Amino acid sequence: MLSLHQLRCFLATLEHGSFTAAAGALGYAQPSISEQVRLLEQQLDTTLFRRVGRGLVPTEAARALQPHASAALAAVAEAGRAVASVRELLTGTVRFGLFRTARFYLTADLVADVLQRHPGVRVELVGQNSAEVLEHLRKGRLEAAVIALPVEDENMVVTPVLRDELVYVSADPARLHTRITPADLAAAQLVLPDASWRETDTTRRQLAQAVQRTGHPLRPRIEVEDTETALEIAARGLADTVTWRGVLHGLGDRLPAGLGWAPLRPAMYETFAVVHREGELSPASRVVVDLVTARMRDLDRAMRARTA
Amino acid sequence: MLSLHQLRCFLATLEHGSFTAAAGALGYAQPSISEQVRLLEQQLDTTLFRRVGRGLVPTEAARALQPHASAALAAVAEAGRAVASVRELLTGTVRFGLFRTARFYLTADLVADVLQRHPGVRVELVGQNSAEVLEHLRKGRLEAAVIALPVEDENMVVTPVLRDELVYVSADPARLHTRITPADLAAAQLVLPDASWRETDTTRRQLAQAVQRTGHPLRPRIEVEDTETALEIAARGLADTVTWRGVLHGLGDRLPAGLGWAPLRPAMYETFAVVHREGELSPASRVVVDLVTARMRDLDRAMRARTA
DNA sequence: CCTGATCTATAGGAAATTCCTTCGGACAAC
DNA sequence: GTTGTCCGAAGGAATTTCCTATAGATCAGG
Repeated sequence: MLSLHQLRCFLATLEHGSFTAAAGALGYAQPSISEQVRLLEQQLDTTLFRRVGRGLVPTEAARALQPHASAALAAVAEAGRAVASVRELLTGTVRFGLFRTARFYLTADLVADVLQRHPGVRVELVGQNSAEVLEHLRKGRLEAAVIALPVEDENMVVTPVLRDELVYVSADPARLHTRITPADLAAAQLVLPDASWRETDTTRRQLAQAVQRTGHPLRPRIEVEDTETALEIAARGLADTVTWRGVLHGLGDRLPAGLGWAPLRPAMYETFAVVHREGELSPASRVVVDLVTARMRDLDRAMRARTA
Repeated sequence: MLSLHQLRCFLATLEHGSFTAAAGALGYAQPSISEQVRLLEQQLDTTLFRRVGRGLVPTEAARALQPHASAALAAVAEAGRAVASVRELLTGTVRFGLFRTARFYLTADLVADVLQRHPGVRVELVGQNSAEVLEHLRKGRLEAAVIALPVEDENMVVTPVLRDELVYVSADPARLHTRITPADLAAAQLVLPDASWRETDTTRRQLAQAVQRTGHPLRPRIEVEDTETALEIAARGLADTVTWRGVLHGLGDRLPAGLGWAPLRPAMYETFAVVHREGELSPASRVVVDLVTARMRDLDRAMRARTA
């Protein structure tokens, strides 16, 4: 089968006009070049050089071959460069998984950071829900992600980065004076997000567990998909909701007016962790993992400081 | 050093999604493919597939590599074709189709030309009749031909090269004084060639059509296969015939003695064209097509000049 | 919770290829 | 002639390729 090496030898011979010169240029012995060209001729079933006297004269076939041989070598060189540029994070796409509400914690800033450090790369941040993202990790469609614990998988490296506290959110200040107990939750009119993921969502399961101990089921009056909608409904006084302190923190002044919050007692926490498969991480993922870890830990410290 | 074989294995793996499937497609054992890809990864200093579970997931680097790998393989394939086409011109066989009477226009000279320019090639000139040759073209048994129009086929490239005029030929000078009308043809005692092809032959159909408008059928008294026989019979005074001026011109002094000719009125023309399938023509065919086109056009000019 | 099917990775060895050194023959310049 | 230079052939060492066999991991289904 035609090989690149044969083409290289051929081109060097064509360029330098003799096997000996080509061998010198490529750093081989003359018979090696001679043999490679002979093999090429044999495989192409043609004569590339007429051996005239002690010199070589390229044939018509050699002239026809030359541009394509060059093109092949150029393509291979280009292939090497393309791969190198991905390796050096000059180009390519970085995919990273996030739980849905992660955008309240870091999304925009994270993207800005990555783009600034690696101007050529594309960024894809995917994920609807921690459970779904974990599934993507298992299937290899994602290399790394930040999701809510627990992660019950031996093959995953789990690095907790932020603990957040669940709080009760209401437009009615009267309901925020006391510390909210599971019994209060059971009695309250609630709007909860993550409608499609209620079976697997860790927060929802934690809540349900706590409420169930009071002897009542967790039956939210309203279910919506995303947290912002739930907060808007709460702001209108139609129902109360629960969310993470970090979400309120992240929303800042974008938090619908009139809402207040109170802690739950006993307190309920969710821990978020950077998760990836065991083994080598690609440089691109490494970069994002490090950035996310640093940012989330900063956030964690900031929120703990505010609590104290 | 990067090798084509590695790129082939890589592309097959990417396409089929597993080493096993790629091995099946390329006809190797699975460990061989696995090893080649591993070598490629080692040489590119990157990971091309994440080994997740029992499957493979291509990395960003693999996506970056793919188009260049394809380009390299394509260039090599193209190199092979380029050399092959040169080789064809040096040692190959040229098959070219001709209508039967083409030999009066160019056959011997054409062969001489081709052989002189391309001493290594074999030449085959085939064809009994334009209709038959066209069928060969359609079936792909011939690459190119020169035949009589019309050619009703969308996929053929048609280049008219010569227009010839049908003339009346007789050994009796008395019958050549006037211009011959279709009524004269209907009344005449005729010998016509192309006996086997009378149903499809374009000349025969043109003649039949013209005569039929006089209200009589075209019923030649004698039918033979080839034009020269028809002319010999005409020379003996047994019947008159019709033929192309180009045939008389091409025969020169080999025209049987005693024959004269007169134009038909209205004149009847036949146009000959170089015809080939759309798309690339092999270099060998290209050579013949160019030669035939040039020669026929020269002849066309010569004959028109003589008329004027 | 097994079991069978399926895939990758590894090991070991046979076969082919690559590449070297050495030498012989052809040719051109002096 | 003689000499220098180049191609080609031969033989052998080193490397690469590619196979079979097998172990290890994973997943689907009973």
